[in-house]
Amino acid sequence: MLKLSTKGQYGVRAMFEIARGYPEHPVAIREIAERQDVSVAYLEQILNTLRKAGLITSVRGPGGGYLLSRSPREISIGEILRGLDGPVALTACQDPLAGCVRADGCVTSLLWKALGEKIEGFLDQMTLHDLLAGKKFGSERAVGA
Amino acid sequence: MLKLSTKGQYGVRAMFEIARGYPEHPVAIREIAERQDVSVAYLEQILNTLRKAGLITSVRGPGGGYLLSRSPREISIGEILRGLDGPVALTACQDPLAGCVRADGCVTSLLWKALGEKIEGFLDQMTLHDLLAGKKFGSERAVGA
DNA sequence: TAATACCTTACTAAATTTGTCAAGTATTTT
DNA sequence: AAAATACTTGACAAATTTAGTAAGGTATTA
Repeated sequence: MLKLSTKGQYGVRAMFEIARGYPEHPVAIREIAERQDVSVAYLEQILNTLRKAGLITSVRGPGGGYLLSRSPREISIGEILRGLDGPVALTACQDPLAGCVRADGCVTSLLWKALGEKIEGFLDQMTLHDLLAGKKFGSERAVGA
Repeated sequence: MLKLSTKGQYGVRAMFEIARGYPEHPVAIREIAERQDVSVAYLEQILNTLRKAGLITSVRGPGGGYLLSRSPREISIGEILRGLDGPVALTACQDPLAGCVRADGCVTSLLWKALGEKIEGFLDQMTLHDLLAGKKFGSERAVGA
C-alpha cells in the first residue's frame, strides 16, 4: 500500500549525489549512475525532468555534469518527488486536476485530505541538507487530529 | 504520487455502510453497492477479504448481510487498508518481506521509514467511529522530525 | 576535431490495478 | 420441499501504470 515509485526514489538519491558537489563541482551522470546503481539511460530521463523543474542545472562538455540550482537547505524532498511524480494525490477526489464527482463519497474525503496534507507537510520540511547531515529523522508516531 | 487503490477506498466506504448497521442490523451487499456506487461483483471480492481479515462477519439467507466484528471505535482505517492492500511499504527496503540489499542506499532509508511510520500512525488512530461521527480531521501541517 | 557529456523522443515489456464472470453453497420463508 | 435471497469462491482479462531501453542528436572544451 502507498508505494513510492522507483523514479522518485532514484531521483532523491541522484539529488543527494549532486548535492555532494555543491556549490562548485558538477557531478557527471555516469558517476551518479555508478554510485547509486541506476542505469545511465534511466537517470537521463529523471535528471532531465528535474532540470525542467528548476532544481538542477547542467554543464556540458568534458568535466561537465549537474549542479544544484539552490543550496541543499532550500531543496526539499517534497519538491523532488513532486517534480517527478506530481503532487500527492491519494484519491481521484484529492487530485488538483479532476474535481470530486460524488457528493456522498465525501464521508472519507476529509480523511484523505488530512492524510495527504500530513504527508506533504513532512516531505516539504525535509531537505537535501538533512540527508547530507545524516539527520536522525524522528519516527515517533504521529498524533492524529 | 502515493495513490491509494480503489480497492482500499471502496473498502473503507463499504465498512462505513456496514458500521451504520452496528450492532444488530446486517447490511446487504446490494445495499452497499447502491449507496456507494460500486459493482456487487467487486464488492464481493473486497468484503470476502475483509471477512477473512476478521473485521466483519456475514449472515446468510434472506434478511442477511454483513456485520462489524467489533465496535466502530475498535476498527481503525489502518486495519481496513492493511487487510486489503497490505502494510504501508513505501519502498522495497521498507517491505517486511524483502530485506534491504543496498548498504549505501540507506541514506534515504531512515527517511522513508520515518514517513511510513507517520502514515501508519495516522491511519491506526482513525476509526470507523470517527467517520460515523463526521469528525473534523485535523489537517494542520505536520511538524517534521 | 575528437572526445566528453548532456538532451530528446519513442517505444516496449512487465507488473499492477480494476474489475467481470460463472458457478457454486448456505439459509430462511412460504 | 422448493424457491428466493444472499453470501462464497476462483478464474480470468482489459486497462493502466511503471520501469525501464534504445537510438540518435546537440553542445562544449581540450
